[in-house]
Amino acid sequence: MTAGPPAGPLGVRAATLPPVAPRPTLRDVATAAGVHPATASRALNEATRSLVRPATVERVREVATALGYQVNPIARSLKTSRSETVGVLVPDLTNPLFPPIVRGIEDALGVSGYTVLTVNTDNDPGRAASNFAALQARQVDGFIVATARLDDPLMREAAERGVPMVLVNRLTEHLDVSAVAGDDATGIARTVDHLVGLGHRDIGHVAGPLNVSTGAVRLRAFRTAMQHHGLADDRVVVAEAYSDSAGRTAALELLSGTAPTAIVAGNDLLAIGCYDALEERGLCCPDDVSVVGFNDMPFISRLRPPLTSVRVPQYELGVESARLLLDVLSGRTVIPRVVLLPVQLVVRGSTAPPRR
Amino acid sequence: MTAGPPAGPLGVRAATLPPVAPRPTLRDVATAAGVHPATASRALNEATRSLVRPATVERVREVATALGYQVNPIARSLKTSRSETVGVLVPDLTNPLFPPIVRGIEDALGVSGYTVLTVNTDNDPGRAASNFAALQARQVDGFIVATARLDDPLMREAAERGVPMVLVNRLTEHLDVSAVAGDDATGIARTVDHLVGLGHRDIGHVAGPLNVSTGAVRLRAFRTAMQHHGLADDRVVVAEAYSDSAGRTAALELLSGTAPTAIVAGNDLLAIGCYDALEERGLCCPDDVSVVGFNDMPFISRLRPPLTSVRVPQYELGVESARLLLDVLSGRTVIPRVVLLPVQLVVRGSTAPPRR
DNA sequence: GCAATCCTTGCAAACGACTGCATGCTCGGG
DNA sequence: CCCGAGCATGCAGTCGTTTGCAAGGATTGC
Repeated sequence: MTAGPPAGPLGVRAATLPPVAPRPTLRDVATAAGVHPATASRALNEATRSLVRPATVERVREVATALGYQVNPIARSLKTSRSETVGVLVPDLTNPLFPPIVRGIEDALGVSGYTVLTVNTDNDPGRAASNFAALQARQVDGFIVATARLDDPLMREAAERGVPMVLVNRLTEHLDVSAVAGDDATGIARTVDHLVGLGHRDIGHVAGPLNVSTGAVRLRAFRTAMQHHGLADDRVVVAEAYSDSAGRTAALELLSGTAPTAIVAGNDLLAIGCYDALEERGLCCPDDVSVVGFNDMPFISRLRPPLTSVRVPQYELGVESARLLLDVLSGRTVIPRVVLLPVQLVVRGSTAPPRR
Repeated sequence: MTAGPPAGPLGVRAATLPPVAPRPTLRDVATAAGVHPATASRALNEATRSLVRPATVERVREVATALGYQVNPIARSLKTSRSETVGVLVPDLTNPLFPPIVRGIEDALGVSGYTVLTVNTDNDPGRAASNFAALQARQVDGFIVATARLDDPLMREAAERGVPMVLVNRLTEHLDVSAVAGDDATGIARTVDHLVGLGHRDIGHVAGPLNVSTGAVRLRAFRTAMQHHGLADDRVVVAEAYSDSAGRTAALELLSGTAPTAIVAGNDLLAIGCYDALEERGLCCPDDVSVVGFNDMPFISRLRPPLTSVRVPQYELGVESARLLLDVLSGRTVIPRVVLLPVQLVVRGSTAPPRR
């Protein structure tokens, strides 16, 4: 398809050096409008427009649109050392949790004229560091970080150096920056309530990695909730990573010996791993073992069986983090704040009363 | 968490104006090395290094690393009018098809030092145009476009102006640019073969939008394959969009009257919509109606029932498109080429012999 | 009618790196 | 011993904008 002959009007390939009219510059606009470039700059610039006589502003703007002038962001950045760009660090864009967050960020920052540079760290601190440096070299105005570890030297140092940044989804200890996350503790508490309400007493937890806040917070919340119900809180296995395969491994360990009647998974991917492990052990969900996930990823309701999960407003997480960053960038916010967005337990087919 | 007291060593908030050491500049390196900035530039630049005496090169580079010098890409871009950045246009990042493609692009371009700017168009030509312009203003060196329509004035004009670009996933007619896509026609042919082999004769098609190549090509391939088997090729409904809800609507229309025994969906999201429609009609997949998807999106095998689908190597699509763009940017490629990556039918539980 | 003031605009110096040209040096051949 | 070639380096302008400073004109108040 379309690999046909050249499409140029003269039958000549237009590819190599087309007579591309060079983009008009501020100087062009200025001379065309009969003013000095400085005046044109001020006229075109929202903040300095008031310094120029309205009639002149009008003339300059007309000429600018007539010529199709667009400011050269590169030149502007060089001068102002701001780039109207923010960097976003995510572990892995192909993890279904993150696309909605990133879209929220892009949408919210886009209306303010910011562009987003997203990079994947694959949970590798080294890659995170080099990506971080690369983005800084590109003069990004700030960061939204979804890769923070509980104790994260990179983030800590950056925060201390005053780099504008906001954490999203994952929090960090002892760090004086704004952050947005779901209310994990409440989500887990509701989950345990739900399972106990169904009659479960023997509940296990496949925890996420404890070096990130989601893993640690959810584990702590699990223990607290179980204790609150007077139940044993030690049926816990920590998964190596937030992946289905790590979830499977952890769940297999949890299922050795007598299986719990319900498993609270650290997130949806781990829950999928639990499904795999149950199947391998010849157990059926929810008849033998109930499973609950976390995050309510897109399409997770389509699983077999449909996964009960804690809905985290991922898009809104992104939007809110963008707002917080804009606050920081505008210099308005002095006091960092941590925003926990409400979550909601969505009950589906993967939880049922225990048979025993 | 972490909203505690200021963390500065003196108990003073370090947020506002930290003693941030200004990033060293080329001039700093030059003076520290006792050479002219021009020499330092040449020493640090791969292409011009040969112009400088090796000993000087060595000295400059040592000083540079000692000072932690990093070139300022903004300044470089201003001078060279290249940005080492490429723009990627996708319809919607939260469509699970695209994250793997984008990651492939980022990974492949990253090793060549390029940064990726991804924007979402939501299938809106207006947004596509404005995003395209914005990216051009940011001096991106080229584009990878996953949003192309079959007849796309924006892309056509850009191509004629010689803007370096590559299409991915979706192709365009009469356009003289390189492109990468899955081998849709073969995938559909294998799908129909599979269904016919199971004994199906009455097969319907929920086609994707016909203004994009995937919809049109797959529809044409469906008709061809059906004719090839001597079967009726007119059980076709075109969906409004590639979404589960549009798939549901289209499938409901297809199911009015006597239902076909199998449905070939234009992609996996449409297949999910078919599941919904079947459920609404009280029909069971695969017992009453078999369903086949396309793309083999992540986690699609986890559906209920597991979806038979045509696996498209999404990540590799991204990687290959990045390679093609690098070729164009390096000036090597003169002749555009269309690369069709092989696809593979993955048979799962959503297809079975017809009961009738 | 004049000085003080304000408003509008122009001038020129940046921002940081690249690059064509010029210069100074070393070296070799005649 | 001198000249030309060639190599290594320096000089200075440039990319397109922004912005502090200053100048000129118009306006105001007395």
